[in-house]
This record gives sequence, C-alpha cells and structure tokens, in this order.
Amino acid sequence: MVGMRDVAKAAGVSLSTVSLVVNNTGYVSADMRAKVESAMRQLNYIPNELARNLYRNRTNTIGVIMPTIAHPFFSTLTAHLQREFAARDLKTLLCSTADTDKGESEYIDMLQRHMMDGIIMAAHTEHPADYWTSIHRPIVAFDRTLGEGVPVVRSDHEQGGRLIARQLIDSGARHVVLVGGPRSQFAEGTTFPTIRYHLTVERLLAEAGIACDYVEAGTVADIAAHEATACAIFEQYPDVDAIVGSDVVASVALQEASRRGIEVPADLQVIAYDGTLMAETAGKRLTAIRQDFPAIAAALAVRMDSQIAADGGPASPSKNDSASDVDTQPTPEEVIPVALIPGETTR
Amino acid sequence: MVGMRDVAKAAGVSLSTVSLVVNNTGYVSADMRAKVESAMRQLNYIPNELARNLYRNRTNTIGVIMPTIAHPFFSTLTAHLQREFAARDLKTLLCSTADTDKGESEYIDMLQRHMMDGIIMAAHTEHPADYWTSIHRPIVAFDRTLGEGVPVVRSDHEQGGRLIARQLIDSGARHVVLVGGPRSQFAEGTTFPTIRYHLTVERLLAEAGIACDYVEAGTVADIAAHEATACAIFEQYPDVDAIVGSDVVASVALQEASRRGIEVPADLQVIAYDGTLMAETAGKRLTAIRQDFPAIAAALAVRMDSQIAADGGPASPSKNDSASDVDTQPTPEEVIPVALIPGETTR
DNA sequence: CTGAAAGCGCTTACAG
DNA sequence: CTGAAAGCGCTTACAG
Repeated sequence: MVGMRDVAKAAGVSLSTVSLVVNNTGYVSADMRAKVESAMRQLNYIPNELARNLYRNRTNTIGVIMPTIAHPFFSTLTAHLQREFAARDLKTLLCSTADTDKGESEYIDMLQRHMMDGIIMAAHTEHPADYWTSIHRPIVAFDRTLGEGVPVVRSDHEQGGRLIARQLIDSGARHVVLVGGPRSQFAEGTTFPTIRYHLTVERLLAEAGIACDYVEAGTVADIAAHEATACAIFEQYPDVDAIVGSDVVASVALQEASRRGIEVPADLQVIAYDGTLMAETAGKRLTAIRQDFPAIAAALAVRMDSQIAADGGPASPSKNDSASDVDTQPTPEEVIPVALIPGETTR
Repeated sequence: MVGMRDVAKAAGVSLSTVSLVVNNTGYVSADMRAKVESAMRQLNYIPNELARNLYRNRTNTIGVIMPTIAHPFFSTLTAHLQREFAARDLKTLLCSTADTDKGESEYIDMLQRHMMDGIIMAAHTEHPADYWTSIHRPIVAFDRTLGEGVPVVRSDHEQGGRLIARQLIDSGARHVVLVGGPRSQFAEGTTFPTIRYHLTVERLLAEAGIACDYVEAGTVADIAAHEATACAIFEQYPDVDAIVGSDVVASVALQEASRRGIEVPADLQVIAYDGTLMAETAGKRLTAIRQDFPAIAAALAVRMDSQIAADGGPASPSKNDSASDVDTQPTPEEVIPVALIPGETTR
C-alpha cells in the first residue's frame, strides 16, 4: 500500500506538502505541486479515507433504518433518500430491521461509535419513552414521533383521510373496509401518525352514516399477511363496497375481486394508500393517495443536514446555554401534503 | 468525547489494559477487568470504531451497486443481500447508479479508498474491457461478466428460456412478443447473460414455427418506458397472443389487455420474468419465471467472503507465485436454477 | 499478567 | 510558501 509518506519521499518534499496538494488547501508553489502530482501518478497513490475519517470524526454516511425494502413503499422512499444524500455527498447505509436479526439499537450503536453521521428512522419498533432523546446524535424520524428533539417528517395523513372520505361519500359508498396495521398502535399517545388517516376516515364516514369496518393486516413487513387479509375481506364482509389499504393490500383485493366476478368500480371501489409503482401495475390503475416521495426525501435530508450541523457544532457546552434553551423547538414536525390520484377503481 | 485514555486514567491502569478488556483479548486479572469495566460504565465509554477501522484497514462494509432500488427486482435482491451480509456482520452500503449522478466508478473509488471492503456489481453500465480486472479488490458481479478474476453469480437464463418456450409451445401460442432491454446488448461478447433467455426463447420458438417479435423496453431503470412499451404492444401487434417480459412489463400488459377486453389466458397469455411480489399483485396472479433471490443472495455473499479472504491474504507477493497462477480459475461463474411458477395468466 | 512505545495514514496548527 | 511535530483513538508486538 502506497501512502502519503511514499509520495513525499518520491517527490522529495515533506508530508504536509503532499497533504496540501491532495486536499487542494493552502498555498503550494506551482513546481512543488507539479512534483507531488507526478509522484502521486507514478506511484498510483490513493488516499486512505479511513485516516481522514478518524481525524475528522466523520464518515459522511447516513444510516437509513427501514422495516424492509422488500416492501414497495420503503424501497421507493429509500431510493429517493439515497438520491438526496448522494447529492450532498453522503453515503446511504441500508439498515433493515425486518430483514435482519439486528434491531435498530444495533444501528444506534453504530451511530454512537461514529461509523455513521446520522440516522433516518423509519422502522416501527417501539422503545421506552426516553430511548431516542437520550441518544444526542443526529436522528430524523419518518412518520414516527420519537420524542423531544427528534425532528419528524410525515405525510399529511389527516388530509389523506379527508380525501378518501370525500371520495367515498360522494360516490355513495355504503360499507367501507379499512385495512391497516395492528389496532393496538392506535392507543392514546401512539408514536405512529399514520393511523390518523384511518381515524379521520372513520370519523367522517361515521358522521355521514356510512358503515366502516377495520381489518388488521399485520405489520408492514409481513407482506404475506397482507395478501391473505385482502382475500379474506370478501368472506368476512360479503357486502363490502369499498376497500381502502396500502398499495399491496389494494392490489391483492382488486385481484381477488376480479376472481370473484365483482365489478370494479361499479360494485366495489378500491383506494390505495401510498401511490407507489405498484398502484399502477395492479389489475386496473388504482385510485391512490400518493405520498410525495420526492418532497418527503428532500425534507428528511434537509432536517438531517441541520441535525448534523448542530451536532458538529459546540462540542463544549456553549457559554450561552440559556440561548440554546430558548431555541429548543418543541419537536419540529414537517408535514408533507398528499394527493388523490384518480384511477380506474373509483366512481 | 470520552476515550480509552480517560478510562485508563479513571481505572488507574494503562491504555493497553483497557484495550485488552474492551476486545476481550489476552489475559487480564479479574480485578483489573472489574476496575476497567466499572470505569467504562461510569464514564459511559463508547469505543470509536473509526480508529479500529484505520488500524485494521477494514470497515466491514460492502457496497451494493444497483441501477435503482425503485425497481422491484433490485429492491428484492438488495433486501436479500442485506440479510446475508448482516448475518456476517457486514454492513450494506446502498449504491445506485440511476438514482444518482454518480457512476459506479465513484463507488469503485470508495472501494479503493478503503471505505468499503468489497463491491457487489449489479448495475448495467459498460466499461472498457480491462476496467474491472484492473481494480484488484473484492468484486462479485451479479448477472454480468466483468472479466477474468471477477466471479459471477447469475440465474440460469437458458433454463428460464426453455421453460418459457415449452409453456408457449405446449399451450399453442401463435404469435409471441418478447419485451426486454436494448437489443444492442445482444451483440457478440456481451456482458449481459440475461439476454440468453430471450435468445433461447427465440431459437426454440423459431424451431417450433411460432412467430416471435422482440420489443425494446428501455433500460431497467426507466420504468415509465416499460409501462408505455407494454401498452404499445397491442397497437403494434394486434394479433399477439402471448407476452413475455419483466414483472413490471407483464403487469402493465395484463392491465392493458383487460382494458381492451382481451381474455387472459384464453386469447392472450402473459409470462413474467423475475417473480417478485409484483407478479402476485397484478390483475391476476402472473405465471412467472422466478429467480431464486435467497439462493442468489447467498451465493453472492459466499463469493464475497472468499474474495475478501483472498484480498486480505498475502499483501506481499507470495513466494509461490506459480501456485497461485495454477489456482486461477477462469472467471468462476455460479448459475442458480430458476423455476416456472404457474399462475392465472397461462393456459 | 501489565505497561511504555510505536504505529495505522492522514491533518492541522505552528514555527521558519 | 514549506517542514518538523503533535495528534485523531485505537492495537499490537515487545519488554518487564
């Protein structure tokens, strides 16, 4: 392995001169630079980034914690995140909680051991209330409230709920089935804002006097369960005339409806929540609430930027502690609008 | 930041003793260990992994270069890879070529700068013949022949082609449309083994006297193009009675067929190549050639293991150079069987 | 079994 | 504008 030392020797200059040339820092005379550069080329010198990382205590790597990217929602989100980070010269370390026996605590560990500069938390594991706030390193949550000081980016699920409810009410739905995660996540003080779309739909439909049942489809990582659930709906609720669920659930429900000879949208409407590619490849183009992946990813990246800037900032307690106390925003939350994309599965 | 030095001071022992305790290496007396451990706890010591990385010249990170994980094939593959690597305590660095303005050469750069221990190459960019072999660091290719010394793992596309052809012949297809990547990739000496399934199908259908047209669907990252292509088939070939393409293409083609009132499978058969989740969420369960993701990921990981072992090995030219010459396998290629999963879209 | 020393490869003040 | 020196935080021979 050829190092700076070798280059310095070959060029007949000092170590620091080589460093200056490599980093294009400070002033180096033209011929010094030339000598160094030709030596680098001749020896085929490649700087060892690890040494720099050690010195700077930075790896330019962000951990992206997802339940699993086998799920289209999370693969889409991750793809967009990766683009945002790459544009900032940040690497994306893929951290799945469902594909692995590793929980996110192992990833947090890696964060603290300085192998990552920050973490995007989009997995669904639950933790004691103070777990996240006690970490004191750059974390940004997606669609999770993790506690004071952990910024959140999420879609406007209330809006999503309103859009769905309006569609269903206007089209004269009579019996709606909502498919979603474990109802236990709906408890008071839940950390899952996602549920608000279900709650909103339920409330608005109730006000309109429309029957609405909720069916649990298992956790987001259990895709087989989604498929089974979607098929079972028709047994359990023979007179269902509208189904609302994730792209996966909606697609499978639509498929099952076709198998049973149920006319969509005449006798059954289907609305997908998420709006990934899968909503376009189902039996018909699904009417979908589209979460705005580019905007979500951009917002997450911007938040991450500032979290990192804050972290890299005053390592020693700043003299004006009071000022920073004043600055403490009460868990900044950024809400991204959604849109209803009309498809072929609603009236 | 509290470091080993602080722990040593607090425990009243030397630096190396702390190191031994932390790494659970060598012999440390019980009370020494106890003192150190309590000091670590009190100071809340967290080892800085960067320093270790520098010393060991290893990051335990594998770069996974994909065109884009927005495509279901690559997100599925990546999910499985991540599982395999995690089981080996290797991190997965997500490297997309299509989601980014970065080409894989930038990732190769990171490999050489020792920020990654190895690279899985599954993207589709072309390079001069000697590019890959000149890197001399752990690389394993998926479905790409990259040159001498770069192991390849791929599905048995010839078998895939045979399975498809047999299905089409046995069911009495008359006019088949094959949808795939740019035909320019089919040139002699191509580095894309994938094309062999098309070539095999074409040959076998020709022998059977069945008409077969090839339609280009754009690169794998251009999903919008796939969708457009799938719809256009019906205009271009009004009498098509079988369509073969990736999960995405097949799903969209099926959707379009339904829109046009074409009966599947009676008047049109559809076969999907890949067999991801998307093949299950289309309008009907797609008959699919399923690539064996778990086996592919496992094979890639095993190859990566040995590439890394070889790389970490004799840094200095070994005395028996001749022996290693003899050992040089001519580009090991591991071929994983595929399977035809019968669905509702074939007769 | 423990400690002082050198070193992983680079960076950055700091004298000249 | 250049060079000798200290240091990033840890590891590992190597004396004791």
